[in-house]
Amino acid sequence: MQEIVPKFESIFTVDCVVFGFDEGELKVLLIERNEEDYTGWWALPGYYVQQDEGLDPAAERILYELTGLRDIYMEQFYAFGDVDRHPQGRVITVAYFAMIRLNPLKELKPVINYARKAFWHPINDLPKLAFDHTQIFEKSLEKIRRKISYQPIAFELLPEKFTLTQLQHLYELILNKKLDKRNFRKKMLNYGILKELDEKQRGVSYRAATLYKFDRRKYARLFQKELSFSK
Amino acid sequence: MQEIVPKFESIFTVDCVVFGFDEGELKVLLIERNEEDYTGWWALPGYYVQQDEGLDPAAERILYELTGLRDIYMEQFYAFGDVDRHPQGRVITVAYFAMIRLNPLKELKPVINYARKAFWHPINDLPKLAFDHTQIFEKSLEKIRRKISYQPIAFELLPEKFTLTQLQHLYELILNKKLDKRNFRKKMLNYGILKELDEKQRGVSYRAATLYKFDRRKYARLFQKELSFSK
DNA sequence: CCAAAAGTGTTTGTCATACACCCATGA
DNA sequence: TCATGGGTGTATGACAAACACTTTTGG
Repeated sequence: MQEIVPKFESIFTVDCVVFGFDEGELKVLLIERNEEDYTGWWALPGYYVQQDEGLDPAAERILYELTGLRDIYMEQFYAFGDVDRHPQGRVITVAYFAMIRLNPLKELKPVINYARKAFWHPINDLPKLAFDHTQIFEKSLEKIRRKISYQPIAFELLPEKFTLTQLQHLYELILNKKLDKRNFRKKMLNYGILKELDEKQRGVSYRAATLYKFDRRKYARLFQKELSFSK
Repeated sequence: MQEIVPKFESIFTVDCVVFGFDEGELKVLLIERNEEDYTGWWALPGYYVQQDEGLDPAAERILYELTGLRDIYMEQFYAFGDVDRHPQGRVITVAYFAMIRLNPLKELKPVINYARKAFWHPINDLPKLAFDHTQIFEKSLEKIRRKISYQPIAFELLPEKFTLTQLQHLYELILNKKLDKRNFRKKMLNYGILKELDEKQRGVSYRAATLYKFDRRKYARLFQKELSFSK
C-alpha cells in the first residue's frame, strides 16, 4: 500500500481581533485593505506569517505593522481553514484576540502599506468584513464572553483608574445584559482585587464617584482561582 | 513603500487527541509511525490536510485512515506552529480532540501504511511522543479538564449503561482528584440528565449497582445551560 | 459471616438574587 | 432646587461541602 494522501503546501496567515472600550462602546480594531482581493474593504488586521517565525510572534508583528500597536498580549483562539475562505486559494488563518486599553488620542498608523488605515469601530454596527472575518469576529466574541465569566479580563479594557459604574457598564456590554448595581459592587469588592483610591472623579455634574485600580498582585495571588459571572 | 513580508508556503497537518476509558483508566489513542522522522516512534494520529479539504473533514478522514475509527465528533482546540516543531521544515498543525466510547474488542486498523499500528495507551504512563505531540497532548488535557466542568462530556467515554460509581471514577480520573460520593450523586441526579434503568449490574460479588443511561433529550433541553463541577 | 461496594440525609456556610431609597454634586 | 448618577443592606433560596453508617450480594 502506498501513501494516498499527497502533501500540499498552503499559505497561512494570522488575524487579530483587538477589542477596545471607548465612549461607552465596545470597539474592534479594523483596517482598510490596500491589497488585491477585497481592496478597500474593512478587515481584521491580519497578514502572512514568515518562514522562520512562530505563530505568537507573528501575531505581534503583524498587529504592529498594520496598526502601530505594540506589546499587546494576544491569545490564540481558533484556526480557520475553509477551502474557499480566500479567493487566492487555500489560505489557513490562525486567529488571535486581545483586549486593550484604548487610547483615543493615539493615532493608529499602519507601518506597511498593506493597510490604508487602521481604526476603531463599534462592534454593534459592523458591516460585512473581508474574507470570513465576520465569522472570525463572531467566534472571538463568544470566546471573550465565556472568558470574562471566569477571569477579570475586563480590566484590560479600562483606563488605569476607573469607577465601579464604568466597570459594570463594561461587563454589561460584553455580556449583553443588565447587572444589578448592588450585587455587582458587592461581588467585585469581595474578590479583593480592586484597590480603592483616595481620588474621585472630576468634572462631572453629579456626585463624583470613587476611583479604583485593578490590583494585579492580589489577583496573581488568587492564582488561577476563577471568578464567575453568570448574572 | 513596498510589501516587506514575503508570503511563504507551509505544509500543514491535523493531529487528533482521542480519549477513551477502559479498565478503569483514561487512555489516549496513539499510532506507531511508519514514516521518516521519528520512524517507529509513538505519536498522535495526524497527517497532511488535502488541498480541497476543510480542517474538520480532514480531521475525520485522517483519524479514520490511521485508526479505522469513523464518525467521531472532534473539536478543534489549538494550532501549533513553532518554527522547529518538525524536522522537515515548517509544518503547522491544527489539533483536535475527542472523547469516545472505547470498545476494547474492536481492532484498530490503520487504513494507510503511514501507521504501523494504532493502539490505546494509558495517559498516566506516556513515553515521549514524536514531534511536539507530548505538548499537544498536555494542552488537550487542560482543555478537557476545563470542559468537563461545564459540560457533561464524560458520558461520551462510558458504555451506554453505566453505574454512578463508574461515572464518578471517570470524573475523578479526569479532574485528578477525589470527589465525595454523596455529593456527587446528589448533584448528578439533580441535573436530571440521567435515566435510571430497571437493570442492575451483573456478575459482581457485591451488591449490584443500578444502571443509568445518559438522557440526551433532557440534556438538549437544558440548552447550553452549563453544569459546573469544582469539587 | 466476611469482603466489597451500594446507597442514603443533614447541617453548615457561602454566594446569587431580588429589591428601593437617600446622598452628593454641579448647573 | 433639580437632575444625575453614587452609594448602600437585608432577606431568601440554591447550592457546595463536610461527614458515617446501613444495606445488599456473592463467595
